[in-house]
Amino acid sequence: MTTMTDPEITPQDEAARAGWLYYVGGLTQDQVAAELGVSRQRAQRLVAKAMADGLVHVRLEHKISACLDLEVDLTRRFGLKLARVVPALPAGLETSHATAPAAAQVLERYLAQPEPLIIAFGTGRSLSAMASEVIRTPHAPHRIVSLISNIAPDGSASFYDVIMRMADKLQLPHYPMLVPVITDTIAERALFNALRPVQAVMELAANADVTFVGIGQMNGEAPLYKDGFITRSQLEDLQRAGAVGEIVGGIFDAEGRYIDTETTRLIGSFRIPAGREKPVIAIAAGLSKIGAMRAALKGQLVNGLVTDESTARALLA
Amino acid sequence: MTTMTDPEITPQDEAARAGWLYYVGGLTQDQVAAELGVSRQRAQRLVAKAMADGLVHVRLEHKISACLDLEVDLTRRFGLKLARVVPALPAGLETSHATAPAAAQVLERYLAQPEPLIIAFGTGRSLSAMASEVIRTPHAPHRIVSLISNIAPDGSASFYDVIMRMADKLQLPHYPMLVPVITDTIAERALFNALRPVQAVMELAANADVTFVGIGQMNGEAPLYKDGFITRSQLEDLQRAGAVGEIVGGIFDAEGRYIDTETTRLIGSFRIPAGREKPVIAIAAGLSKIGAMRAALKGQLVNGLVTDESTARALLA
DNA sequence: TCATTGGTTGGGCATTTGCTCACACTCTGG
DNA sequence: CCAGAGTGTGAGCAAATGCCCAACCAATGA
Repeated sequence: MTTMTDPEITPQDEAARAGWLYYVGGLTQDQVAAELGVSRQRAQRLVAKAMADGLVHVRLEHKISACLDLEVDLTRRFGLKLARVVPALPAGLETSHATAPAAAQVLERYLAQPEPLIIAFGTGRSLSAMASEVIRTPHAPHRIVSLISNIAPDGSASFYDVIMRMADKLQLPHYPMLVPVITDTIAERALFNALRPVQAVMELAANADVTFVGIGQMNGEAPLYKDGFITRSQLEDLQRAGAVGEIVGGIFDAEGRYIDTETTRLIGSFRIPAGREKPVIAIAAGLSKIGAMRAALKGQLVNGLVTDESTARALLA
Repeated sequence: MTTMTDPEITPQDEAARAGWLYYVGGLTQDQVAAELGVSRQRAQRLVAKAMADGLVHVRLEHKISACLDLEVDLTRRFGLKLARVVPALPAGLETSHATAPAAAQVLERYLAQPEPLIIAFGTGRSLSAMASEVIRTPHAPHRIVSLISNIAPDGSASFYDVIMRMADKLQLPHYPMLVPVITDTIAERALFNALRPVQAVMELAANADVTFVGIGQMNGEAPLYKDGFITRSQLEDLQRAGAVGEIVGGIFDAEGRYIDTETTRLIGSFRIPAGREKPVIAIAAGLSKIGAMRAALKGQLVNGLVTDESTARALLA
């Protein structure tokens, strides 16, 4: 109807409006087009853009009883404070896609709290997907801190810049980890650790009220290796030392005990202590991660878990 | 794949799973059908059921700048603590449908708070729609209290049993208002008011940390009249006394001052005091309500508003 | 036992939607 | 001023979806 060419309307505005009419209003794309005074194709493109830009968030209210049962079982078996199990998507699909909305919901519960919290994040696909799903919360009083940087030894940044996207979305003060994931020498690492801002970040991380991390496997698919943070020989060195998994660069064996090798001493992230009192929530799913996840749970490196149905079953088997 | 006839799976479970695969997983209905081992038609029915049962919740992240501007304007003009404006749906559609998701989001922010709150609710279409949209929050420590009952003089209950649905959904202790909306005589009303449980509910209502209400107009479309709570002659009596609107049965004039007539003295609800410090959030939209809404804002009967774009514009005009 | 009824299932069809392709328009550099 | 690259637009079509209808099944009552 109103087809005045306001100077203020951004493309996102249009997309959001189209998405609103379509998803919330339940109009057909023809009707949306008529309402906005554009062609049907354009309406369809706007709706698609709204979805692609992550403006549209879909959540399910109902907990499927099978998943609920698994949550209870996981909580008991591993002494967790929190377990969320989502239905599995058919094999082949990106698993992080499935856990992300549930993880976002967990995070939002913390974000909604009125007292200021320190919220710590790792990196990785799962966390990145969670960041996309979080709905923006206005003026929350929290601070967010990164437990690991995303800078590879060659200086390039991996895609999963969780903390920046989170900070951008939530408008919160944020403290990135300045130490590179891995340095060349122990001396260099020590140099970084001596920096004031680094110490401040470590201090914040140690006092985080809640921590969200992914869990990385240490087989050939290891994210640390795949994303170019460690070399193949370093990976093999770690595997020989019994590494089965990794949480923000802290590498542990099948019992969930951190291991210590030449390579681990070069890794510059905050090491989450085992058996923490404050919530440490892992977001992880996928059969290839089972070993790493079971070890992390056994070693009490995490006390909360967001995963999917098939992974939960495998963990309990 | 797994077509075992588990005894535990309810129809809702199936619907939820289908909805999950479809909406979150982004599968086509054919794929959902294959995954669940049912026919495509059944899959389509399950997905539709998931939607119809309100299992699927869609929210938009982006605030359309036009709406944001209106929020700011409303806040300034009427001294509000909170204003939320959603894009308008084309004329003719149920307006409460549009405001509901936004209102639910506001409510969820309170529900997520860890300290126990007293949350008070009115009734009506808008609140009822909000209740449908709220996503279940596990073991929150709050109590919810009703400000007005939904029992008509003939003993029948109106559909909008907000507090019961809310309590059911959120598993919270709830305190329904026992006094009928309107009694036959002042003596009868006094009798009700003397009851211990009624006094307890009034006490809770007075101490509510946050209050959600609808706003009713007092023209021929008045909800109080339409839903059979007051007779035509009572409506006319009120109109003669200058009534333009109503909040949980508290009837006010164009300046937002509560009015006092034979009829109002029979109404048995909690009267929200003007200029309350704690948030009192109205959820209302629609051109027919403009007069009532403007009056309520003028009289500071509410200090928060969730409405839609066209209503907001009309209010500011 | 059998007919009736209420509800569920799958087939078929009209509508809606996603996508590709060719074209137009604009912006930039020669 | 023109050529070329890149972005955006509308037409058309195949796939996906929603919906109606006839058939089927289970339960009830005569």
